[in-house]
Amino acid sequence: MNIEPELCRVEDALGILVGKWKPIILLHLLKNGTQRFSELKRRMPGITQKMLTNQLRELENEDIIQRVVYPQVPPKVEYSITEYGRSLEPILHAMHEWGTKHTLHRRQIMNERASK
Amino acid sequence: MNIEPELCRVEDALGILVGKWKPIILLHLLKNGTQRFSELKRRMPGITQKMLTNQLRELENEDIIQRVVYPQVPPKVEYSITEYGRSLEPILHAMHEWGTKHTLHRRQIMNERASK
DNA sequence: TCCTTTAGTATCCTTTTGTATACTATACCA
DNA sequence: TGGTATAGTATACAAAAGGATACTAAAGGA
Repeated sequence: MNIEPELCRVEDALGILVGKWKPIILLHLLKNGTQRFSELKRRMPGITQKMLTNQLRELENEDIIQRVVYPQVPPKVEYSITEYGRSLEPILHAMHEWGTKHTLHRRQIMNERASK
Repeated sequence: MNIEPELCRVEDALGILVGKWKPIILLHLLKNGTQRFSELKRRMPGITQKMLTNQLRELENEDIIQRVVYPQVPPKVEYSITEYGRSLEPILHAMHEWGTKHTLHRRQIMNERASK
């Protein structure tokens, strides 16, 4: 097992998930299915329009989500996870599992550090 | 399943892995075991001393790796994965799996895009 | 006496990410 | 006639991440 190719593979996955709002966008779409731009925005207090557009575009460019525009006024645009995007679920799941198991451990480290 | 707590868990994991050199450092330590600073550096052409130190410190602060200093001159410092750090393996594995499976898919997208 | 080695720091600079704020088009409604 | 709603864009700015380069201590060897 040569580390360079392996690294590339790991970074491919990482590259897609990294971005301040990408994981949460993916979790929302995975959990709640197809959603409009404004729905996503409402569910993510704190995100600016620019960032939401921006992160959605990047995910779209990677073919992780799909963007469907309805030719209406006011505009309607729906976002959903693609099949390909859904294939990221095991990674998100592994991260979720890990985070859940290790929250305690992390809290301990921080406490030890604080009490010194 | 409430999305906010779940997100936090996912971001806990993500936070540890994100950094230009962290995944590769972890893979090297997982694969080759305990290593000195200079060995790591040699295996990662392109990294600067500053960045290597910096990324190692961050991993150490998260208790993912262990740093052992031998009081010698010239100095000797060894790095190794902690038990806790080893618990990240399933995540790295999931990312590796995904990357391996989907390299093809990604190549297709890029080709389609280029030929337009 | 000076060079080498190791594992760093210190300083400055560039690039990438993220934030804030204002602006747009256009159908519909009162 | 003027306000509302939606999904954006444009511009400017701030903060974080990363990179280049030079510097350090101190033992041992030529």
